[in-house]
Amino acid sequence: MTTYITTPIYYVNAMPHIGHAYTTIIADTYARFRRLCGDDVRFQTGTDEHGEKIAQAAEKEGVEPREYADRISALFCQTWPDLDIAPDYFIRTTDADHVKVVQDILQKVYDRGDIYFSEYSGHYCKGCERFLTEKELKEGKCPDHLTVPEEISEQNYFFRMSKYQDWLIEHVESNPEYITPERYRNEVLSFLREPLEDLCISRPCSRLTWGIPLPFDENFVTYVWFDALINYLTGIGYPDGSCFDYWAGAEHVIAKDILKPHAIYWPTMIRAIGLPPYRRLHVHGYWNVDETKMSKSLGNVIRPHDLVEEYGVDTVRYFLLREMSFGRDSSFSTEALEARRDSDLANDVGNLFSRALTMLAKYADSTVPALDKDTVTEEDRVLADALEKMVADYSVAMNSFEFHKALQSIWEVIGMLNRFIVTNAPWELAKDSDQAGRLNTVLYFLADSLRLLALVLRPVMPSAAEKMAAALGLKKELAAAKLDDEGCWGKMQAGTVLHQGEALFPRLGKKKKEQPNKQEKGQGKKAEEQAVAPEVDMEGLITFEQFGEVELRVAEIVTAEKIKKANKLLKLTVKAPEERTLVAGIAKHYSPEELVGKKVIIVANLKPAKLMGITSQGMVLAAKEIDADGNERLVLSTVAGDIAPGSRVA
RNA sequence: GGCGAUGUAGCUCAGCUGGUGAGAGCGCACGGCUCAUAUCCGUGGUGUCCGGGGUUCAAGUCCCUGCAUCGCCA
Repeated sequence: MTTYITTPIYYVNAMPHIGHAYTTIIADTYARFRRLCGDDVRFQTGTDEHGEKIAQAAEKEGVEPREYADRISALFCQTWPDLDIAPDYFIRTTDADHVKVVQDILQKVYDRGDIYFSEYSGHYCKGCERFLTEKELKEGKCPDHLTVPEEISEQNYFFRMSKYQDWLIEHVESNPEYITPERYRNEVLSFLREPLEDLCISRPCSRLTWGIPLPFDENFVTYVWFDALINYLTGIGYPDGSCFDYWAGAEHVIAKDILKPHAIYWPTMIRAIGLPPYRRLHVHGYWNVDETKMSKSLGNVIRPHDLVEEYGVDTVRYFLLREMSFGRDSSFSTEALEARRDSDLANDVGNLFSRALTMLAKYADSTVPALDKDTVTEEDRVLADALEKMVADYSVAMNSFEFHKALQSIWEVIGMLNRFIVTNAPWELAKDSDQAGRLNTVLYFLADSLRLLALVLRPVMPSAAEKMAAALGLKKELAAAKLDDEGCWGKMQAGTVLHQGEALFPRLGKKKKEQPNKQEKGQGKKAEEQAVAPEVDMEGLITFEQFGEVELRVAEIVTAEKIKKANKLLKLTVKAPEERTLVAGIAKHYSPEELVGKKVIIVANLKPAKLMGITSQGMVLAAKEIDADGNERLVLSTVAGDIAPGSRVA
């Protein structure tokens, strides 16, 4: 069988965050799983790079859109290896072959009469890049951007989507697996109960130039979906490339926000192009961060790179796959991640490998002993059956994108194995030479069980699984293994030489030391609130808008020098990202030398003020503490990770 | 406003077509082991299964209704 698994192409208006990482890890894990099953697999991801927002962002930075897109696209491309994600192909909508395929398809659909020209008028919101309906407006304004939309009347090209509605309803209804999980399938069907409108697929060049020109009208570029969705075809060489056979096995992974384009626009487009529908669409939910929606303005965006650096790639992959039940929203928190890492990874599976391998070293000279058939008990057979059942359950769950269930069934046998060790107490058997046969049997069971764990964990945690395989002396064997051949009990060869290495998931044990700090911080916060209280209104709270008026940015200190005749002041030049001069009252607490290169947080929209004859364009933030003796101490605010100067803090 | 989802132990959640005393993991308490990464194993408690009606010999599981949260549509 062939499988073609894709992620959406990510819009280059934002840096990779945990949501992107999750989608892509899902796809990667599924790709590895299907390979483990012996499939011929192709896995594709990429970036979506056209559109007004990109043109605007580029203009703001004074670069060409292409240059801007290159930079952000590269960020995505470079993020994936950190996460052990290995796509076969990374597509960009600015690729020359993609542009050509989009144009060929537009022409083809146009020639068939499924694209027509029409005029309409409406309320256009620049922020949304679309027309809003009357009912969407709140007090005449866009509810998202709080701006009054422009009245625009324009002519555009439309795709005759409505023509394929009946076909689509029939297809979704007769293929229960076409859209999963079921809740999203229901959502699509309920949407399809109303008549579909045709899809506007163009923008006049007067309004948007950063796009693919329509082949049949040079005054227009194509807009969003006819550009973006077609990536799934371009990437495998539509229409006649050698890889195009993969289309038969196409499966898309998306987050719920782009359900409609993928479940409704895309199938009708595919139909209009004359291709068979994709095989399945898998829809997942959102990661909330500490109980709230992740958003740039809240500043709670989680960067995959930071997570990997802190916790390691295997822990991150395991956590994301285990914690979210596919299709539903989940909460991300470092507490939850650390809990999983400690209990599931370090304690359960890490320690299991450690203790089992140690016993194999001590009692069998690190060589897998032969099983002594006469000593096999009923309980052993129960264990072997449980292992094989686990492989079966795992396969079913992985195939239906229920990764959390697949992992649950693996961890059930991990529990059984830890109990198996206790009940059989090899350290006791080792004391009695009459029990040598039984000891070998127990050790063989352990070795073979570990082999199966290394096998099924490979799609989820490729790096850890490779370490497991190496420890079991099966690095080559397991890398090539297929679930059908090796996914049953008893395939471990007696005589295999083991190499116990470092702990798979070492405990860090740092947490306890950090606790007191947290408390101190909490107390500090309270003191701060009290200090601020008299200056604000009765409730002591400001609105989000009020806060938004303060523009905080990250600034990198380029130079620092003392100001003569001022014992508290330093003159700083910073990059934020433009160069600014600041005067900061921190001379008693920081020497100029130690400041250079530091990234601090500044108020960027403060009215300039002259201090000692120098104009300060902003203000550096620092925390102040006064001890019992009345001594003052200042500590500069900085950022917890590396980030470009000029980044907005919000 | 229409449609739908969810509401089960402190937390995260399983519980399919109604049927043995309502479950798992984590956390908590106590006990045990020593092969192991202060790891592992055992024992234990708590739940008005959102509220209220109803169907049934029997309902967390079906029906009606109310509340709460969320999503889609308008």
